[in-house]
Amino acid sequence: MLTSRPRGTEDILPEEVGRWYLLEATAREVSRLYGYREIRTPVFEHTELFNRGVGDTTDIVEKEMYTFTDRGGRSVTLRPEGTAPVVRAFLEHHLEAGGLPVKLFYLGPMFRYGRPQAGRLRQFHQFGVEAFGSRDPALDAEVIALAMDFYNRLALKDLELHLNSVGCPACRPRHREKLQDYLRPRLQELCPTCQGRFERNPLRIFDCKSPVCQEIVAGAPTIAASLCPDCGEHFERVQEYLQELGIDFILDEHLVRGLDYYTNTAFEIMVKGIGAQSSIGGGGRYDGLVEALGGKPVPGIGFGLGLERVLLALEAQGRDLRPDGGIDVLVVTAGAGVERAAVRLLASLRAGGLKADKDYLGRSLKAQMKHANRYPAKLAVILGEEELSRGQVLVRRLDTGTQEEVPLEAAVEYCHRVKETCGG
RNA sequence: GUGGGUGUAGCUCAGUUGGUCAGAGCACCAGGUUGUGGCCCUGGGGGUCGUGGGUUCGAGUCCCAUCUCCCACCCCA
Repeated sequence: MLTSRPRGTEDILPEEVGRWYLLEATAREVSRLYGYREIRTPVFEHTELFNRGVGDTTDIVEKEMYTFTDRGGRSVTLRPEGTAPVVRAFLEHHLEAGGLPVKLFYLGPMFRYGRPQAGRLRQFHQFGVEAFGSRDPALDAEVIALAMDFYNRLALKDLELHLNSVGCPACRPRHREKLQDYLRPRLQELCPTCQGRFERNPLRIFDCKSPVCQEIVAGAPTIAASLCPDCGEHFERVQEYLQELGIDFILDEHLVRGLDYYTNTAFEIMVKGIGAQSSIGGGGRYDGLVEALGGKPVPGIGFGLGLERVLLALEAQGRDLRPDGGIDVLVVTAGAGVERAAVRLLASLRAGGLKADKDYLGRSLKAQMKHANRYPAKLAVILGEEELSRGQVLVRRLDTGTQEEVPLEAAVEYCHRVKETCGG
């Protein structure tokens, strides 16, 4: 249909746009407080960037990308996430030249093809940060703190921060082998899905809801036990810093990042009450990514969080984020020959910093008043022929219904004063 | 990609076993108050009943297909 939007997309209507201002303003404010600077990258990139940067074997690349061939025959893709493009820009513009670390944040739409459901859209919006150039666990803690600070400023409650370390390319394979060795004897008992996971991603078996799989996996070796000394030390210190910052977390063995580029810290923030998709943000360290995309080995860490899901959570928690769509003054005309004065007064009201409007449909006085009430406007300035001939106008309060005659030249100042005493 | 549900005025919905079934409330507009809103009363505009086929003398009501939205799975934000 010509009059319906593409599946999985949303129009953000005037009614709702105020809450987006709030999210975006909060994101920018908190980012700058932590020393992160905004970067805006294109919404589409060469497909190859995501194949390499996100990973050929991920669901994102295998079945969720909006990929098409442009008129020049190049394959381009609507960005499904923000990290790869930021890394690309970091390399393309040699941002390390300004000195490390480089701390960036972004805000914008992402695209993933899939069946929409609660908290899942084809076009959605993310706020994310990326910090390049340091392996310091204090930076891991900072990035996590920044995310939590964002939620807190919005007064989001009942969050769970899940934390894990996925090790490094040196120790992760060891853990995987240990896990497979442990599971192999009982492989046949696992549910069909998990039998498939055994080779591909054994860590995900921890997430299985099947009681049998749960029981089997209960005594499995933990990744903590397999971390190499460096990774173990790093993980310990991240936890120490988080405690230092007063940030509660839950150690979660099940938290995984699929790719080799991802190292050490992995975290995810969950909230209940927004449907089956309870993750409202996540991130981690990717010390191998910059190199994988053709740069020198520069470590990095970041997060991405879904703004629609944050909004869902805020609504589920009863936060009223509806913006005020009202105005201060509606200029109302009564009688003939006052239109020019009305246009002039409207301009002065606006010039004087008052939110003001007038009727443009030639409506009756009564209809204009009704309009003022519905807008809603705090005040109605009524221009009547008779009063105007004496240089006067009527200023009516919509809340109390009282009105007063004031000189035209004093109207702006008068409205300014009176509107402050109106409710709201 | 897989599965279940859904689709009637701008919005929320009613519509019995296929035969005045095209309706209600809210919203909108006008009038009641020839220069004044919020309450009330009266009247009015507005719908190819998601779309396309089919069954039937006749379908919003039955069948098929398709699309949408919702929910869940996979996975993720």
